[in-house]
Amino acid sequence: MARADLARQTCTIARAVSLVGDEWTFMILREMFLGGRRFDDFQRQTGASAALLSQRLKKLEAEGVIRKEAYSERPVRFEYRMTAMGRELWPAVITLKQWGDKWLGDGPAPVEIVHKSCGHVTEPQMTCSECGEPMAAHDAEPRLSEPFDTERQAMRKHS
Amino acid sequence: MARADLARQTCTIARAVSLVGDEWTFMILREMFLGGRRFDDFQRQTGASAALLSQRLKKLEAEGVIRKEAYSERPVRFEYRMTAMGRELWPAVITLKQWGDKWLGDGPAPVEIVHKSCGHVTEPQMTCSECGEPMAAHDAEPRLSEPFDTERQAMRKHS
DNA sequence: GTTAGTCAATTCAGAAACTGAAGTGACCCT
DNA sequence: AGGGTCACTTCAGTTTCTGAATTGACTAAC
Repeated sequence: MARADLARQTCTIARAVSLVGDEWTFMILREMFLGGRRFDDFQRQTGASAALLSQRLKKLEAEGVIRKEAYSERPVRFEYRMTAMGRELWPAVITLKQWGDKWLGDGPAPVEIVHKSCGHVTEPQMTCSECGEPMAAHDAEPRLSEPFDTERQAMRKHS
Repeated sequence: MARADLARQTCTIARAVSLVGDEWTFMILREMFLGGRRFDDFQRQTGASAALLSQRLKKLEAEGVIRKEAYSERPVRFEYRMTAMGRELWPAVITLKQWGDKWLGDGPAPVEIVHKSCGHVTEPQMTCSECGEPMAAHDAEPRLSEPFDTERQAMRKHS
């Protein structure tokens, strides 16, 4: 199966991954959450080649994750901003940051997050929407909802 | 800059991305959180080619994200399990799932998460570790900690 | 008013990564 | 002996990515 076919899967993780789950897209998202808006910012801060960047920005724009806006007429110049859809990728980026800080960092985290409304430096965490407690993998049981359950069972041979 | 160089950046997001931020690695992680353990599971459920899978599993093992364990002698057969490091990628996968469910799904989510300790179907959310309130991009202000701040300013030309 | 610079790209050749199909080796089962 | 399982490996062909050069519409400096 080619990478592009992930977008046509039923699984929404596969679809999300096909759209934003590659190295350079994550780097672009990181840069945008740090305030980057222009092609040049992305090039300098992410290290991606111009051709790659151009292709990814077009894709993200076409799918509604970012929006291209003129910030100057004469000469016409554009910058990229996140849409609501894009902004909601924040947890995905933060989550990778925290994991990276913990397991791949050497020393203090290079970036801290300040929670504007309470004013503190925070370590955002995943909590259960029902009981409010922090959640981790061992607390979670994934359950395939019908009709996906039966569909999947058919694909599995063992167990 | 080549993709491989991301691992050598100061930024821990870049390092995390270089290790787990590609399409097939996410698919493998998804499959593992759904209970998959064997090469064959990964092949069938993710659609990745055997060569790719083999390469990625080796990399994840070498970096400590997963561990290879014999589940049978005669013939010697192996399965893959997550290490503590790997299990902590759960929020990264869940976060993409939620985003995909909301923005890319058509109909109800194919997978639900049950919070074992409280028993409810849950929508895990990001909350502030200091005040406990849910957090989103607009509530967060990233702050480069020293000495990274000055290092970065030097790279930026405008602003 | 020519030259230099900025910004957002595009083009292109060579390099790297991925795909699909076939094959391998250790075993088990009939 | 023949077929099947599982976890891979090999390889040719295709796709994607990289790095460097170039473009075009301007502005700003000499």
